Amino acid sequence: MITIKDVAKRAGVSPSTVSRALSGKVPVDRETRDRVMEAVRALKYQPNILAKGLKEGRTNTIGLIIPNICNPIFPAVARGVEDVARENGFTVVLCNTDEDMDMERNYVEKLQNRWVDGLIFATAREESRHILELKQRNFPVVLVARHMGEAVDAVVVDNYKSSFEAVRYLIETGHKRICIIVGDRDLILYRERFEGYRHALESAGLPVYPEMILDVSGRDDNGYNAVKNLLEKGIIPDAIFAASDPRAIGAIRAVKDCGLNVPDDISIVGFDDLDISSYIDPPLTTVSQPLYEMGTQAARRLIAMVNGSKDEKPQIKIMKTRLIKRKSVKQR
Amino acid sequence: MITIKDVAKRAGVSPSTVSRALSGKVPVDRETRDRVMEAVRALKYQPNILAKGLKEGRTNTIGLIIPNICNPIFPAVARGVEDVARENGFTVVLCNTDEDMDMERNYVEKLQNRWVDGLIFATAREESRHILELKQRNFPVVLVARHMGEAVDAVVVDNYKSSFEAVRYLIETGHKRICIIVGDRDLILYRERFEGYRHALESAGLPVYPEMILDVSGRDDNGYNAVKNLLEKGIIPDAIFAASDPRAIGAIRAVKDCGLNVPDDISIVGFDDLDISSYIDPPLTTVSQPLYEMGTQAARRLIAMVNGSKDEKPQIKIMKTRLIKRKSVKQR
DNA sequence: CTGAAAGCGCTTACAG
DNA sequence: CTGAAAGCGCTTACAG
Repeated sequence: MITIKDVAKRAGVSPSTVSRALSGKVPVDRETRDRVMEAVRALKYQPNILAKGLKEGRTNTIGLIIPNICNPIFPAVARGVEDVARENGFTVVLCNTDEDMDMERNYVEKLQNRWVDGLIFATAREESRHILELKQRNFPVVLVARHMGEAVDAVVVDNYKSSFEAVRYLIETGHKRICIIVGDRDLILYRERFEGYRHALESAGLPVYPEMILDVSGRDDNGYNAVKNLLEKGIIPDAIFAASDPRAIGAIRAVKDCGLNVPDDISIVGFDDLDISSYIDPPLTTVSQPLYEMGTQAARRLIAMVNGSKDEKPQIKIMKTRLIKRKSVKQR
Repeated sequence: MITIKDVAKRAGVSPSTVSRALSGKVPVDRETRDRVMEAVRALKYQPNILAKGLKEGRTNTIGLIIPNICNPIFPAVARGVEDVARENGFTVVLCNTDEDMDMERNYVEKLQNRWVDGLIFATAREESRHILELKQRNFPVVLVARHMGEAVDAVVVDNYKSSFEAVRYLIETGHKRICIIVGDRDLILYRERFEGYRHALESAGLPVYPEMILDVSGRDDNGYNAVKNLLEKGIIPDAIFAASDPRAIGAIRAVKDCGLNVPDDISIVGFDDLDISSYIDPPLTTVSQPLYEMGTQAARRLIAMVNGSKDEKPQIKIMKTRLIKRKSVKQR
């Protein structure tokens, strides 16, 4: 391995001078610098990042903690994070936790020691005390897609409002028996989406049928079975609001497998606007989340924190959603 | 930050002893070790990985270089890599290159210096000279999903055979005018899938219609437009073999948008077997690739190389594919 | 502007 | 079994 000493020898200067010439932050004689640069090129010198990090106390690395990269909302977020990380000379370490708190804590313990300058969590829960602790210790942290109140920086969407509007659209188009497929209501995110649904119905004077609240999470999280069971019991809604696009896609499949038509018999609205959602049949009406931008914003914020402004007060950035009207909803 | 010195002081021993007690590789008096462990717990000591890495010359980190995590085949691969990395005490750095060679080279230069103990590439091309250089320098490298011949370890599927069999199935079910949507034929992978298609037709005495070879790659890579154009020109195949599931999904949409039916008018076979592929309409007949296992195998191999066995000769591991028959193909 | 020295936090021969 | 010392490859006050 080529070290700074090799470069120094070849350029006929001391290692200190090489270091300074490379850093660019300190005046170095122009001719000396040229000699150094020449040696760097000739030797293909690459500074050892570990040594640098050890000395400087930073690594230009951030950690991204997500439940599971196979959940199709996360690739876009991850891509957004990585793009701005790269632009700023950072690299990103990827960690899947499957929502397992112990695994997450292990990761955090491991990464947080000089390994990583800051952490982005897409896994926040109300019981995530370790995130609060990190924050208290002044370790740079930002949340994405989920928030923990005012205590820690986050980039999210307005889940309540988005689903309120989606369900209101269903009501405006004449639907009266509206089913919801919702995710783990231990997550604020899904509670908010549920509340948006409930208040939209209530404010229109429509009933909330308990049997039409389909809680679907974990392994079997795409709503297919839940909807199939509902339909087979003879409970037929005229619309389904799915709290995620995969659940909407599962619901469409279930409706069709029961011999019914989307949207003629049952309208369906999703939440996410994944790439495929416009290609399925019927093209899905859904709430579009700016996932990529959520990733870029979170990374930008985190890098700003790493680069100094640690003690500003936390900001909750609320990104805009949009209801994309396609063909899975019928005017009744 | 708590260092090894703090632990040493509290336990009343030297830093060397703390290091040895923690490593477990060297005999340490039982009572001394207990005192050390006690101090470690009390202080919540976490060794500084940078210092450790600097001294030991390894970081227990691997880099995963992929074209784009938003391409739906890569999340499963990445997940496989990360799962076995974690089991073995490694973390993974994620790099998206968009198939851009310069970006890839930048990443490699940056990571390869002590940053990372080995690299998994899902981006290999024939012109990827930097990968060969890495290999020559004895730097641990393994390829996944694409290979570069016998020179470097790889975990792949038999693309030729898989698509030969898929197309033969189409022929056996009575199809005669079979279109292909293929990807960038600068990639061996797609060339092999194309050859499988061509030889299946030829060996059945069926013509290969040049206008039915749809090359689709880059931005607009889902086949929708290509198929739509073909159909609008009045060229109507009785089957389409798509060299990836996203292309199959785009093709289905295009066929439907032209007022035709899948599979009654046109049968469609894909390649990948993504999660959604069984939920779309019609459920897609497709070649299933074990993406997750390809990730785990690649990581296992790489970690073995990092842990010593660097100079064994390269292995090309060929994973099994399977044609999953669903409803997008009709017996004619 | 430049060099010698100290130090970041570890590990590991070297003695004992 | 244990401690003191050297060293991994950098950066940065401290002198000059």
